[in-house]
Amino acid sequence: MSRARGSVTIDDVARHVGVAKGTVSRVLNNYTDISEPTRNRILKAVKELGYQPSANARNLKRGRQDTLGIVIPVGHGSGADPFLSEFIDGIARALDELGLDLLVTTAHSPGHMIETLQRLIARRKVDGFIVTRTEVDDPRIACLREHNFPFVAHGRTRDPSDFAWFDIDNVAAFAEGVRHIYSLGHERIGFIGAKLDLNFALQRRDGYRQGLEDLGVTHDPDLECLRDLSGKGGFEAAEALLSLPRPPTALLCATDALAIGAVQFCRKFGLKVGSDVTVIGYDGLPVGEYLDPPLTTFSQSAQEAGGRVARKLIDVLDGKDPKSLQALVKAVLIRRSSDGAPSMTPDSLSKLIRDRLNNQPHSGTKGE
Amino acid sequence: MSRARGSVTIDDVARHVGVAKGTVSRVLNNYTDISEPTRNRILKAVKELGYQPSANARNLKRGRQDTLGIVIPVGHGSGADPFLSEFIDGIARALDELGLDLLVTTAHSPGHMIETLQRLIARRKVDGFIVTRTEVDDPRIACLREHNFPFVAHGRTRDPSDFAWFDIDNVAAFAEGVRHIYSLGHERIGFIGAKLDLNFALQRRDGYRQGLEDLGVTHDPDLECLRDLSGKGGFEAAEALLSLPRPPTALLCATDALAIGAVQFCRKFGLKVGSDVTVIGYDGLPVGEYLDPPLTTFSQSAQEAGGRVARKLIDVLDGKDPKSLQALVKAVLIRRSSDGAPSMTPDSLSKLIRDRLNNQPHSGTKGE
DNA sequence: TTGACTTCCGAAATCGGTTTTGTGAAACTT
DNA sequence: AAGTTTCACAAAACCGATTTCGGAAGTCAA
Repeated sequence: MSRARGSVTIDDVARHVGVAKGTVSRVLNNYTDISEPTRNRILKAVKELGYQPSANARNLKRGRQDTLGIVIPVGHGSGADPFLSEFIDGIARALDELGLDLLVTTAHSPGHMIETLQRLIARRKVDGFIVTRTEVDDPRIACLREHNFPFVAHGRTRDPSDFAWFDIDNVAAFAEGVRHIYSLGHERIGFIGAKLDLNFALQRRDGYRQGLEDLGVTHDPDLECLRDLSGKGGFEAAEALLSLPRPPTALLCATDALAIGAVQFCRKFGLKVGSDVTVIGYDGLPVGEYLDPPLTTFSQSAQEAGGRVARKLIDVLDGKDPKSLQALVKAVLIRRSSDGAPSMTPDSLSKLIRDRLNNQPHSGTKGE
Repeated sequence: MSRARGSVTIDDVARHVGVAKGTVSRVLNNYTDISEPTRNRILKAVKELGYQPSANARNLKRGRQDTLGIVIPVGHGSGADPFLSEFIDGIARALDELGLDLLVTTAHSPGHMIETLQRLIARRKVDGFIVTRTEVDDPRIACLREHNFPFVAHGRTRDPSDFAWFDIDNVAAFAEGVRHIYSLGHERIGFIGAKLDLNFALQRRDGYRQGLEDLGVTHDPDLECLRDLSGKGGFEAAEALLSLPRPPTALLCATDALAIGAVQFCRKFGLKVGSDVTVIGYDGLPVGEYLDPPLTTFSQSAQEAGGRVARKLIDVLDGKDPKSLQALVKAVLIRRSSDGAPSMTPDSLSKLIRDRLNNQPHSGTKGE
């Protein structure tokens, strides 16, 4: 693997002009103690020879990489998170303006993730990390803290007080979701969520409860259902909730993926989404628009999030106090067509579903 | 931006053991001329001190970065390509096994892309490039060729003879698509494609024509419609084709995004997809499964493609002849439910559509 | 005993930059 | 006129590794 690129070095430039290489370096780094004529001669030579400093050599001396890192979890094999590609896009755009680059690695297990993190830190390939999808007790953050390595998180943790982060106000969003659904006339509102070790999953569940409490509606534990964060999980959760003796007429879902699965269940059993059952998601995925009916959801601009997170990390690297680099933003409800006033009471819905379940699936849609 | 990480260097290890640093380096690089006892003492110290060599210093000396680059186009602002995130995942997995990393940058215009490419080359931040979404005459490939810089392409170009690439046999796939649709009983088959400067767009169009020719069906230029590579483009194309005096009863689309738009148009005007109109996409996006009806499409595993492309690039870097690193694979048709025998002739379909267009949109689905 | 090989490892060169230190000449003091 | 500054740049040290070169000690043959 020898990859000699015979490119022009600072020595070539220095020789060409007849000065010391230090002088060339000073010109390129805008020192002021170089005379105008010399500066011009050097600049001219640099242009002629097409010289560009080696990032490597510069970084070695400076002890900096001009590169940020992100380790993305790729778990369960199936399909990468559509959110992430937009997120990365946002990061890359922000970094581009500053001449920084982004090193992307994937990790297929928690252990592998920490391992990768440590390798990148120890070999100093990056200056700082972006941590996505925080967990309530996040081992990555523990690791970075321990190494005293700069990072920023997209999402908080149990105790987010001492690091930089950017997050959506999940609690407020889900409380609003509940209020919105309630105002449409629904009495029984179900929640489809995910394992509570993911921080956003916990907060969204809390927001759901908060919303009920604000309205003075008593919380029925049966109406909360946690499943895998996937279409399949959403399908199963919808099945579980809608088979209840007194099913909810509305399903508030922690993510669009879950909501999509829930919609699929409804479709399969001939329940009209938006009237028989209201389904609301969260993420604002473009996909949602193409659903039938188009999915009502909370939007967060992944791209904007990426940009903001990147800029925060740069601020940390510039020495700003991480504690001062925390931001919480509101999600906004995008009403499309999957929500609406309930067409029937929980009891009649229950009867309908029981019929359908017994007589087997409804329409032509192929199985899951 | 001073980021001094006081980590342990090879000198620390050498001092700790009482040997020269060159000796430590030789041990770590598996030279054979170090006595067993010394080797063990050094290995022990390395472990104790938690030493990891600085990627930077090593790279400087070796003239290699152990990093591959990919510049992804992010054009039109809206939504990153879902294909890409899986593709990157595949690359990252392959690289992980070899201890290489992936540098990701985005480019928002062709000019910016070349600029970024040149910067990364000149500053030697990466050892080679992965080029995605090749154009028939690709300026990136011209640039890389000119610099004599190692790269691999996902997709071919007009003349792909002298570089490494991995591609899908688009011509064969689309010819097969036409045959499949024809065998269902369709006579008039439309094609929805994109600007022909993208290589795959050209090839898929050619495959469509090839398929018709193979069947002895005369090619009607009116049945080809090229639009933006997006849902909107697909919608417009479907509108244009289905408004024809003798409309096609099937639409073969160059990508899933286009197909999704086409399905949306059908839905809006109450045309039953899978019987009134057959729609077939290409990409095998997971989204397609959630469509109503689930989209019949050609699959390509983006993740696998990423892995194969990465391995090819590594072979190039290892000195293998790029010409020997070209691979063409077949796409496979995934039948879901958006294709079927036509429910009516082009003429009666035309009448139906004309009625619907005059009497305004059909069902409850909100506008695009 | 001596010359010729090995074996094992220290010393130094090197990669390509940045930064510190040093220096001759001009300019400015007093 | 002698001493002090300033200017503009050369020279050298340094970042942290890898790799080349060479030398001391030990081994072996003659």
